[in-house]
This record gives sequence, structure tokens and C-alpha cells, in this order.
Amino acid sequence: MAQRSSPTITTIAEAAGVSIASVSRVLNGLPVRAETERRVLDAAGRLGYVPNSAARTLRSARTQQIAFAVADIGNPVYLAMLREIQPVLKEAGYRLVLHSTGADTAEEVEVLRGLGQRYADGLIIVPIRVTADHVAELRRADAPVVVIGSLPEEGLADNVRTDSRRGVELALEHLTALGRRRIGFVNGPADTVPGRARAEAFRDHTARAGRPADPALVHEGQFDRETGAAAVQRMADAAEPMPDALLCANDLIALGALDALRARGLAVPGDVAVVGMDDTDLAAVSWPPLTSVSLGSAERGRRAARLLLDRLDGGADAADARVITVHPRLIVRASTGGARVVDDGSAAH
Amino acid sequence: MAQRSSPTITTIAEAAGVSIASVSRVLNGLPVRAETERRVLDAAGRLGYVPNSAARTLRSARTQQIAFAVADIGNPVYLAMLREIQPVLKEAGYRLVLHSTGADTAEEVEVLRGLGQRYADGLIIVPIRVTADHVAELRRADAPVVVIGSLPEEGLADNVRTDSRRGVELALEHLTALGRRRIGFVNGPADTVPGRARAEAFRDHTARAGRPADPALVHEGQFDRETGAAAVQRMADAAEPMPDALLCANDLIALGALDALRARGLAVPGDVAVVGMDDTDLAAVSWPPLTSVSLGSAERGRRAARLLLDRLDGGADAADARVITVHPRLIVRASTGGARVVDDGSAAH
DNA sequence: TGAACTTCTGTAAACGTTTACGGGAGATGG
DNA sequence: CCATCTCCCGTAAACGTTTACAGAAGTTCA
Repeated sequence: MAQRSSPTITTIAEAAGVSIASVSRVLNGLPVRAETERRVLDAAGRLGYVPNSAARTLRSARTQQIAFAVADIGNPVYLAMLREIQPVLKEAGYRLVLHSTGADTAEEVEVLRGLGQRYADGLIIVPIRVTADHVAELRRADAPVVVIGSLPEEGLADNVRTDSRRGVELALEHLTALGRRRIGFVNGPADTVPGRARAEAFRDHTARAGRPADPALVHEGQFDRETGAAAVQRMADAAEPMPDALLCANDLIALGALDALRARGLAVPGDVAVVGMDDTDLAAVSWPPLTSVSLGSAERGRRAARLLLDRLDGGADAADARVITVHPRLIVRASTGGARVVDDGSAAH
Repeated sequence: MAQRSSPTITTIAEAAGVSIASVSRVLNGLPVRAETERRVLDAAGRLGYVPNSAARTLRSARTQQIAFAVADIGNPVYLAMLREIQPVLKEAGYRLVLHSTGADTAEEVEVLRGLGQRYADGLIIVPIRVTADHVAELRRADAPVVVIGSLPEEGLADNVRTDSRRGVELALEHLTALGRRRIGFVNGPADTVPGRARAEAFRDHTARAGRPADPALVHEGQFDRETGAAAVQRMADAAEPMPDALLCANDLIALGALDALRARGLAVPGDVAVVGMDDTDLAAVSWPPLTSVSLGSAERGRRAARLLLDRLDGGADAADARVITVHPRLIVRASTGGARVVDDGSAAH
């Protein structure tokens, strides 16, 4: 363990009998005499030289790191994004710095501000809410930022979004086509980006269908299993009849609902059809397998990574922020009936 | 976007009318005159100063980053570790650099070697195999390393392991106690660290019980669902009777087995009891809920993080590598019968 | 009053790279 | 044979910090 301090470019230069400039040139593939190259590579190999990234960064202002910030990396949606982002970045020679901020909005803003430390060349962030502070920090950001999720203003940052309204519609159309008429809706917090979008879409769609949402059929909680169970509990205990279908704002909620329905002896999809959202791995594993609206998490992750790399390569024209929209698809499984894929009709790219 | 270059310590010094040394002192909480402190903080606030981490690192040789390397961050086991590691590191003021190496052993070694770049103050790694190259790199590592999983030699590195042999025993004892006699075993690759341990434990235990493992009852594949399904397929198609219990080397395999059993009309646990390993989130979600051997992934992650932080604080006595063993527990769910927890009898801490 | 301390501050070096600049040596051409 | 051009290479500066060292100013005490 008593390692003698590791070799620097100076050590190599001495060992090879050349100047540090030559060493640097060889190491960076700049043109040098063959003999010089040989000597340097030889010395470097012999001494086990590895370049110091801090020095490199300080001089060149490139960290070869990209940060990815989400509320909770345990959430399968964010995990799906990460799984796509990681290989893309690695391929391009970047390390991945992961921030799991928790539900705390202030921490997200802190991550944005942290870019000022210049520990990363860029950031991909999935904000749970977008506050005025977010907007302010996005404007002054010290490095390119790609936001996954909707933004309140145009031109703030490169942006990969999904049409979650359309996702809700896909689910509702599917349930309606199956003959379900009393459709319940279990949402997460309505003051979050995804929560609000889903709530509005549900309201609009039911209104448009001439059946304004019965408040007894709408439940708001968190994006977790307990909320799904609690919603079923409440609806089953109510005076009104049980809904014949439940649209859940994510798969976790849907799984909680499945459990509670089973506990009450209600058949799925016989008595109640259940639809989740996000189409996480859990959907395929649950019993019955869960029909779910895919919001293209993996694709959004991949697109975001590419967008950022593009920006870093200077490929993007300066000022104008780019927006990519990923289209939702409905993955039909046993929790509503048959098994087929219904997409939204528009091209997926 | 056309940001003027961000303020440095020099900018602040000029604005505050003091020297850069004083600025640095204020920023690092060293003693200065109150008036000086006021001026510096004022200027820093006004100009939005943020310290540059590369410069800081170059000078102080501390990156405030810790790397975590696993084969596949999509694997729930590694994810469970990450979820515990992340907050511990954040709390201590470290960023987390994530490496997902893929099944490739060479890439793991590359990560170890990469420490020479000094982009991280330490590394937590979960090797899928431990080769001679691993050992060599561990010896010469440029920063403290904590290995999660068993090591072939003592004293190589701080090490958090689990007693997976004991885990296999817990499962087998449980099944035996339930009256199961023909117990099948579905493993992942036997040349991996976890695969080998499980295989040996199964062999030893059945031998000790006087019922040496029937090769027809042992299946080796990958650590995935397909392998579970394939194993059931093969055993059901064989001339011999179907086993009355299946021990699967991880939860994914078990889920695949559950699917295949259901497809063949075999009841779980009626006809076949199924046990998984790792006790991931999936175990609780599946149907029927899966009895699983918890190998304490979360705890191993947490312990590893603390061990590393300890080492970085110089709290650890130089040379001697420390070993922590986390004890397995059996989480009984419906896939084998009742619902209770059986642990291995020794203290969990 | 001046020596000896304290307390605070500034100057400058150092961390390990990359790169602008200029010089030396050999080749080419008039 | 000297001017010019090319090709390599070395010197030195710069990136933005932290910190050793020493000096300035004020305090204490004989």
C-alpha cells in the first residue's frame, strides 16, 4: 500500500529524456518523431503512467463527466432512463455522475447550481416540479442541460418530453372500447409535473366524452403502492358502486390496486379492469400482467443523452433549445383483457 | 447563454479589495478579521462565485467523488445497493460516479485501473468474477477500494460479503421442513462468484443430507427469467417426475419458473414450491408472492459505503483489510406456504 | 521605549496538464 | 555558401485553487 507517489508527465519526461511538452504531444497523438514517440511510450508503460484527470480538466475545461439527476433512482421509470443513458455516455467517453435528489425541489435546484463547480460538462435532469427557481437556474446554467419532462416556457433548455395527455387518452379509449363505463382514476400528487398532466388529461377527456368525472371516482395520493390500495379501499367502502375500471397514474399505484382488489375478492379484469402507466418491468411481472401506458422512458433517456452529446460536440446551433416529443403506446396485457399493442397512430420517431 | 467567464477567486479578491489568500481563507472558514470576511462574502455573493472543483482537486488531491461499479445497474440487487450507498455518500459530501460494466470482466479491471486517473477518492465494486487481473489491480490500487462479494485471498481490500452458502441452507431446510423431498436447483453461471457459491452449497447440503443431487434436478443458465422458464420446461419434459420444490439462484430465475409452471397448469406451492434468492422488490410483487432468501443487498451496500468513508477519514488502521459478513435471512411468502421470517440464528449485526 | 508576541494579511509556490511561441538543425534552392 | 523553409522540440505560461512563509500592525510587558 505504501505507494510511492505516482508518475507525472514530468517523471516520464525525465525517464524518456525529452521535455514534458513532447510527452504531452505523444500522449495526445500530436505529430512527433517516431523515435521520440517510442521513448515516451516506453517510459510511460514502464512506469505505469496514468494522466491525472483534475489537471487535465483544469487546463482543458473538460471533465468528461455528465451528471444525471432524478428524484429517486429506485423508481423504475428513472432507472429505465439511466439504463439507456449510461451506455450512450460510456460509448462517448464520459463518466456518469448520479444524483438522487429525493422529492425535495430545493435539492434539484442545488444540482443545477452545482454545475457552477464545473465538475460535469453537462446535465440531464428529470425535475419532479419546475419552480421559478428552476427556471432561473436553467437560464444561467454553466453547462448544457437537457430536461426530461415538460417545461413551462419555451427555449429554456433542450427538452425531451412525452405526451402524457395522449397516454391517458389511449388508456381511456381502450377501456371505453372494452365497454367499461365507470372509470376510476388514481393519481399521484397533482402539483408535480407528471401528476398535473395526467389529472388534466383525465378531466378533459371525461368532460369531452360528456361524462364529467365523478369526484368519488378520483383519488389523489402518492406515486406508490399504498395509494393504489387506499384508493380501492375508499372506493369499495363508498356508497356508490365500485368502478368497473381503474386508470392508475403509474405502475406502482396499479400494483397496489391489484393487491387490494384481490384482497376484496374482486376479479381482474372480470370485475375491474386495471391500467397502469410507465410500462415498467413490474407490469410484466405482476399477476395478472398489467396493461400499461408506455411513456417511452427508455427512449426518452436515450434521446436525452444523444441530445446532450450533440450539444457538447457543438453540433447544436447555439441558442435555440430543441424539443423532442416521444409518443406514448398502450401495452395491453391481461389486466384489461387481450394482449396487443395499440399506439397513438403517429410515427414513433 | 453568452455567459461571461465565471468569477474566480481572483475576481473576488479584486472586487473585495483583498488578496486571493484571504478569499480562500474566508471560503474555507479559516480565521480572518470580521471586516475581511464581510467584504469577501459580499463580493462572492454579488458575483455569484462558485469554486472550481478541478482546481480544488488538483491542489488538495481530493475529488469528493466515489465510484460505484457493478455489472448491470438494471439488476435489482445492485440497484438495492446503490439506493443505500447513494444517500450515505451524499450525506458525507461525496458525489457518486456510476459504472455499469456489463458482464465483461475486462471492463471491471479497467475501472480498477482507471482509479489511477484520480477522478475518485475511492471505489466500491461488485465483481462478477474475480480474476488474477482483479487481484493484481487491487494490490496496486491508487485509492481505497471496498469489494462487495467474496475474495479469493485475504487482505486484498476491505470487503463486505454475505454467507450465501448459509442462504442456500436456509432455503433447503425450509423446504425440507415443509416435507419437500425432490428439490430442484436452478443456477446462474457457475463460474461467477455468486454462481459458484450457490452451486457448492447446494451440492454439499444435499450430499450431507444423504441425498446427493440428481443431475436431472440441477439446471445451469443465466441469472434471468428465461433460464427459470427453460429449467421448468426441461424438468417437466424429462422422463423423471417433476420436482416438488425449486430453489432458484435469484428472483428473476424464480419469476421465470413461476410463469412456466403456471403455463403448464402446475400449482404453486401446491404442486411445486418455489424459492428465489436476493429478496428483491420483485419477490413481493409477483404472484404468488415469492419466498426468497435475503442476502442483505441493501445492508451490504450501506456497510460498504460506511467502510469506505471510514477508510477515507483515516479511521482505518493502515494495512489490514477489514471484512464484514452480512447474514442471510429467509423471507417466507406464499410461493412456499405461510408467511414468516426465518433468520439464521446469529445476530444480524 | 523597545522587545517579544499576536493577529491578520499578502506574496508566491505548487498541484499536473495543455499549448503558444520561438529556436535549432537539417534540407532546399538560388 | 547563404537565405529560406520545414520539421521537431523545449521553455514557459496558464488553468484556479490551497497553503507555507514572512511581513505589517497592534498589543503586552519589562
